[in-house]
Amino acid sequence: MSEQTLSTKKVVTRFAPSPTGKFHVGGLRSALYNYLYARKHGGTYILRCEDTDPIRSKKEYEDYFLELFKWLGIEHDAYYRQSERTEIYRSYLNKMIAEGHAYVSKEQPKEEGGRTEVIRFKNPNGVVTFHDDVLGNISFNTAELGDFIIARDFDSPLYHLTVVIDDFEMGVTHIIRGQEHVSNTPRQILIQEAIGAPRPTYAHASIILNNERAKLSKRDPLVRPALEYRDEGYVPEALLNFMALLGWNPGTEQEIFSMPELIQAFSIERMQKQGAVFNPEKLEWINKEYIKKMHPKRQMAMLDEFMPEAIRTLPDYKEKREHLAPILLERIGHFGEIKEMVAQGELAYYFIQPEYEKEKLFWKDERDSAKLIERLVRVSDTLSALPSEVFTREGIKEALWPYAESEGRGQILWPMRYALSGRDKSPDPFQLASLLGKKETLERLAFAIALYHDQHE
RNA sequence: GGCCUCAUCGUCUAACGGUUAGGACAGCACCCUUUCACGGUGUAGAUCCGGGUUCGAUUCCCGGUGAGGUCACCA
Repeated sequence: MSEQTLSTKKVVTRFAPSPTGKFHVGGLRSALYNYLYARKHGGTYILRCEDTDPIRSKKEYEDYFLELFKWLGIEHDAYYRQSERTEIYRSYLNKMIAEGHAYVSKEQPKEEGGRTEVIRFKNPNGVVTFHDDVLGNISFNTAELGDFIIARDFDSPLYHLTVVIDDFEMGVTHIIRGQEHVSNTPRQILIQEAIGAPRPTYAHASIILNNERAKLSKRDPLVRPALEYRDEGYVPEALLNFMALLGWNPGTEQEIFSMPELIQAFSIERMQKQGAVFNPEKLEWINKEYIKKMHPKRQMAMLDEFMPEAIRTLPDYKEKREHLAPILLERIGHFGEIKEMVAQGELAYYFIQPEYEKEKLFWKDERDSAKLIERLVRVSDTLSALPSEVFTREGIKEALWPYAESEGRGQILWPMRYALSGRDKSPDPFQLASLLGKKETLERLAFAIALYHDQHE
């Protein structure tokens, strides 16, 4: 039904955050859906700052979501600030009062210095039934709402009023928002009818839930300010991809979408009714997928961006970076993990001679230090003889493999790897050696040999 | 509590009366392998309950139960 009006009417969607706090992931999905829907139908996507509450609204929070959407690449076609539209609301207020849809009401101030007058909506007290494109028909008896307040005074309109006026004035055709707004809808429809505005198409998306299956609230550890995901090294497209799949599915088994693919695939018909738990592990997986598929240049840029100063400024960082990148990229779910790796000492050994207990050089139950030295020396000699052109992962492996095969791989490769990394877990020794370079590799092998040298002099 | 909404593996979900109820994440096992990571293969795991309707219900209807949302001079 709604699809038929689309062909004749240009789609206009909007997302309307209020600048009363750092924008968090919960609201992200609504912005995305509205953006996707507008783009898919060649329509307009409006971003509207709902800053009618002068006490709670802060410029910094407006800047915050502006910066967020810029990072995410969700570009709006128009931007409005409700605080700059007081004139418009006032004229509607006057008109509504003149037509008997609203009235100035004398109030008994509830608190000290409270208001003695507010503007209330004259509720016709009927039943409102509306169609929601995801939930179906919903009916409310609006008599329960009473004559609700729509403005504190002529210069201080409230949410329900401003939303309806703006959506009307801006020609909004589709309202996609979270299900927590379902119960607001009858009020807004009442106001629409009072000012003669057409009813837009509604699509209420499922609630996003936390582990406890409750709506994401400010207190939730999951509800971090959205830009923290940028600061922790998540890929914006991955975050969006993840959010898109929370309460919507394409009907196919595709899970990774580029933005154009998402725009193409998105449809209100496939939005979910039931709540969706925000699952950070799945986000991590999707982000990982994006990291793997990312253009190498961008991988490098992000790597540098998240590399701690202490590492990035080391003299041989630039040369080693090319080797380091693949090792790091297959180990992280988001770039911020590099910091954790540094904290756990999992990066330093690429640059400086690691310290370790010499017993760790032994493979499993081996304890024959003479043999250990003999093997390390043999490895060292072999590598020493290797021309620098073939001091690559493959070249090194080729040079060492026959010996490792004959002596037992663990007997050769474990001590070598340990000598190079000083850690129980690390990339393979060939990769390490090629990354460290011939000189450094030989030095570290010599260092290991020296640890046992005295005993055998 | 009133009103509104929802209900398939632990999680995100597919199925729009007929399927061995499918996929993904997480889990587990195995393989690869000198360790880690990557990768590969495999495995376990769900239709909230009770009534209908129907030859046949995850699917349609009713009733429970459970969960969530919302009830501001916030948005």
